[in-house]
Formats: sequence, C-alpha cells, structure tokens
Amino acid sequence: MATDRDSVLEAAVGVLSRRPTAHLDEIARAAGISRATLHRVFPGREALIREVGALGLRRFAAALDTARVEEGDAHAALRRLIDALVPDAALCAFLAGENQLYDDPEINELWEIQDARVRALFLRGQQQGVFRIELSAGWLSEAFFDLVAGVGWAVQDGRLAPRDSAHSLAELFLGGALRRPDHS
Amino acid sequence: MATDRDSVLEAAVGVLSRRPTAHLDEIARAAGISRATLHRVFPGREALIREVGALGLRRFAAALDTARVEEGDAHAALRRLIDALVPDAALCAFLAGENQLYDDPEINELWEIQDARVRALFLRGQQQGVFRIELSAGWLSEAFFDLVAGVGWAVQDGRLAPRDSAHSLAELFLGGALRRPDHS
DNA sequence: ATCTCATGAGACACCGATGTCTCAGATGCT
DNA sequence: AGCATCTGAGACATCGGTGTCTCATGAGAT
Repeated sequence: MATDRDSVLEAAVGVLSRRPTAHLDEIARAAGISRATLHRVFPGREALIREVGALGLRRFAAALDTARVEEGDAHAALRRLIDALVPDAALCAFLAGENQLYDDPEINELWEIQDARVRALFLRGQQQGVFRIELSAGWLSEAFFDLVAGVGWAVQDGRLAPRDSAHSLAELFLGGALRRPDHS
Repeated sequence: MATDRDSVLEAAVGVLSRRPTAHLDEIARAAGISRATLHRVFPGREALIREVGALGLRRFAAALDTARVEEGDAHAALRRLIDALVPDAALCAFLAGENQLYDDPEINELWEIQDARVRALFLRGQQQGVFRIELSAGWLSEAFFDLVAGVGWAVQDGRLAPRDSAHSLAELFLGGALRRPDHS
C-alpha cells in the first residue's frame, strides 16, 4: 500500500521542515508508528530523507503539470502554479532547507528539471511583457521559491492562515509591497 | 582581541548558513584554525551556535539603527534598511534557518524586539498609505525576511551578484514581479 | 640564543543517535 | 480456536561527532 509510505513521509515532512536534525524517534512518533516500524518501511535515515526529497519533487512536478505552466499567459500560469503549489508549501520548505540532498545526482537532476521549468515560465513572461525585465528570470524564480517556502513555514507555525496563504503569496510576489499609486 | 572571535564567527556563518549540521572540523577549517583552537575560543558547539546567533542579532539591530527605520517615510526607511541589511544577508539566512536558537530565552527576546521593529515599520507604512493594506504587516515582515535570507543564500552560492543583491531585493519586494502597466 | 606562549596535530574517552535484534501482544483470517 | 502477520517495546552493538588531553612545532619577545 503506497499510501502507507506516503503517510509516513507526510508526517516526516511536518517535523523535518522545521527541524532537519530531528531524531528518528520524533519522526516515528509524529507518524504514529514505532521506530522499529519506521525502520521496516525505510532502511535508514538517509533513505528516509531521500524519499522525502523525492516526494517533494514529485509533488512539485505535479503542481507544475496541473498548473500547465507552459501554456498561455504567464501571469495566469503563475497564479495557477501558486494555487497548485501552496498545499505542498511545507514540502517546498523542506526542499529549500535541505542542501544535503544535492549530493544525490538523481535528486539533483530532478530538481534541475523542475527549476528550469519555473525559470522558463518567468522568461516567457518577460518576453510576453507581463513580468519585469529589470530582474533576471533566475532571481525571480529563486525569490518565488523562497516565498513559497516561507509560506510553508509560516503556515506550519501558525503565523499565517492556510486560507490566506495563496492570496498573500500571489499578491506580494506579483504586486509587491508598495501600494500602487495607480494613476493619481 | 574581539576581532579574532568575530572573524571565527564570520567564517562559521559561511558554513552554517548553508549546512547547519556542519561538523566542527569544517568550521575550524573554514576559519583557518584547528579544531583545538576553535575549542579554545568557544567552549563547544552549542556556545558557538549561540554566539553566531547573537552576532546575527547584533548586526540585525545595528542595521535597523543605521537605517533609522523609525524615522520618516516608511518607503525610504525600508530602502535604507535593505541597503544596511544586505551585507549581512548570510547572517540573516542563518538566523532564518536556525530554529534551535529559539530555546535560548535571551536570544529569543532579542529576536522579538528586532522583529517587532520591522513589523512596526510596515504597520507605519500602511498607515502612511505607502504599503498595501490587503497584506498583514506580519506577513510583509516575514516575507521580507525570507527574501533577505534568500539573497544571502543566492549570493553565497554565486547565483546572485553581490552588486545586484540590494537592487534585486528592493525592486522585487517593493514593486513585485509584475510589470507595471502604468496608465496604458 | 633562550624563553614564553599560542597553535596544530593527533590520541583518547564519552555520548548520543542509529541500526539490528528479540520477544510479547494485537490484529485479522480461516 | 488456531494460525499467520504485523506491530511496539525494549535491549543491545555500532558508529560518528564532540570534548579533553598531551606533545611537538614555530613565532615573537627579551
């Protein structure tokens, strides 16, 4: 039952995204299982971390797919991406904080692919004239991911209501902090 | 010579902001000293981490002071804060990623004070009509810090030029990713 | 030149987390 | 009921990082 593994991974994310050094005891307790069973499902800590990373990247890729980021107006595509990504913001927060994963070439490659898709989205948006061109697509994509991770942390710690998260992220990232003077 | 301690801390930040679990060996090597000397300067790992956090908060507070965030137009104050904060972005990246520090009540209190100053800046800006009021001051302040940390990581990893960092941060955070349609 | 002191290299014990094992109890099926 | 299977609790051994020590080296001072 794949759901079993995934539910354990889900619980692991909840702990690891906040404290990457959490002991296996905590993770097992968070998953509602014993440390012995955790070891039966995942051979060891390293494997668990890798699986969490892989899950995060699968979800990330799935969000890019469901948002159809390669299609249509870049602005609309980014809004779709935000809606698709925010439910997995905690996973993204984990990915952002875990540089240890970058040792694994397989994980690294998957990450590169998804990251390139996001960069391409921003580049396309710049070409379409909807995104600012003074900021590099690389920086836009990186900052976007930083804010997604920030949303994940804030929601987990109760500083941001899950209902507001997508809106807060979209408005800040797209529109910035300054009040639009509009045409005054 | 206090500079000695600080230079070690500086090197420690360079390593710890990227890998909070780095061994003392790496930190010592990064600082150009032996593990033995590192132990002579700081009693242990815990003390070192605490000192790095304290240094980060001192710098953070100093940046808030030099930027005079409590004075004048909130927009201009925030731009001053960005300029003052960006040189220590790596330190902020460390602070953002290190939740273990929050056990220490002294560190925690210092953090609360500085964080409140930033929140107050955004609140004042909202009252002045320069910052958007649809986004809570808390979220603005948190997102701002996330982006500062992101700048720190990006610069450290060479993905963002130090020269561009302040400008990239200010433009994105203040103006958002969308190209201003202005009055078309 | 000699002395003093800081440093680096290495050895060593300690400790905590991990990984593996066994066994008892629970669950589910026939 | 009897059996198979899974799980949790606990007891180990192992390993890696940390903390402490000693000793040799080298720079600087007198």
